[in-house]
Amino acid sequence: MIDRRVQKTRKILSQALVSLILEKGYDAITIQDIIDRANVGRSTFYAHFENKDQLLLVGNENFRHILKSKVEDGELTIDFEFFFQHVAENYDLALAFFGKKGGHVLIDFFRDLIADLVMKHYKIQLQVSEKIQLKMLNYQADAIATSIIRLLTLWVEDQMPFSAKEMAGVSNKMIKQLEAEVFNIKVVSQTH
Amino acid sequence: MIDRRVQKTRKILSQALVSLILEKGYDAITIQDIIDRANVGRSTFYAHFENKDQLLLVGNENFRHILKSKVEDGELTIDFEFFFQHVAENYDLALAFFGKKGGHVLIDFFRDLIADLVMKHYKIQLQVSEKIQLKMLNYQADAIATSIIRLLTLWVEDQMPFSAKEMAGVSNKMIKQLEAEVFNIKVVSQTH
DNA sequence: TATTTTATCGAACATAATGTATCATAACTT
DNA sequence: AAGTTATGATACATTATGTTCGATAAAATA
Repeated sequence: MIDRRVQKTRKILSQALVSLILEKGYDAITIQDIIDRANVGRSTFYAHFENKDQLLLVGNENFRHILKSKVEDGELTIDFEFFFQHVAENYDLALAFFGKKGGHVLIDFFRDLIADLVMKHYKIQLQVSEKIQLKMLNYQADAIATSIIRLLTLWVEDQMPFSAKEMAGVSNKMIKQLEAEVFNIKVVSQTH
Repeated sequence: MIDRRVQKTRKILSQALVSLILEKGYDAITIQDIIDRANVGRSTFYAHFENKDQLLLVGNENFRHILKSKVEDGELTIDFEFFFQHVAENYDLALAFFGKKGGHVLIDFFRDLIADLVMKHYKIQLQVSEKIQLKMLNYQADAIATSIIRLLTLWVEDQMPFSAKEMAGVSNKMIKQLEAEVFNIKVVSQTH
């Protein structure tokens, strides 16, 4: 059981960071800003976290893990609907983490996560054809993951004018298109 | 005619910044680091630049403008070959600007530039059908521009194992694929 | 409830970066 | 050769950093 004081301190520090991100942007925030806002002693901060990044990561572990599970659940099909849905349900947090004023910690985390998933998805089919440029495919998987996170950023920054389903649809299309290109499958020919 | 001392100061400050980026990463660099490395007085720095970002932007205006012209020359077809070629010919600079240790100034600049070009490219065809979700198309253009810059980052970070032509090919394909998709939407809306 | 454990605060500290200002000097232009 | 100006050196007040310490309040435990 974690000491109630500890829970309280960590929570208020996390909240202070989030509110500060929305105000002045992650990069401009100092430790001093955070402990002033949270009304917490300087030594107390360092008793819990080493720096800003760690506070953002550990302090919002819950949100991060849940969001991670949303995208990992649909591993086989890589369906991002639950992912975007959960973002929409936590708008303030998402804005702080993925918006333009947010830091790069969570963006990098999810970019790498999605890139891995996309690669895993492709690799199932790679066993068949071996002539693929694996390194270039890695680049492309990473690039697509990056563009999906970028879509997310634009979406939350723009107050989410589309549904989570629409956003997931666009994301899935990107992955499918690369898939079609790599494996020489003509998606268009299927609709004809 | 610009004073020779001014030219010398600006050049050495720019070089100091680039070398520092490769060593410790853009974000960790202080003004103090720069003037120490350049052996330039503190007041001299501020006589020329307001901050790090401005030094990076103005100090390497030449490289930026040339690189910009490379991608703008091929406006009609959006051919990135010259773009990646020029990057390859300035490897150290590119690594400092687009590598993982680099800042976000130039990355943001070229992302926006490419996104605009892509949109301009699409808009030619958009005149025909007006039912297109223009906002979503903007998102996608931005996302694709982001992924192309990400490809660039991975490429330079990986010591450029592919030719500029190959990189341009992949970039162009991404744009073409979205183009095909948009065209697809047009067809569907017409048949309904 | 009484006792022990521990998280927090407040204060102090040395170090470092910031942005500004002044002035003598060296380097440049004309 | 004379006038102009960019630079370096120095100083300054302000702010942030990361660490340490003891007193105190709040928690867990018996």
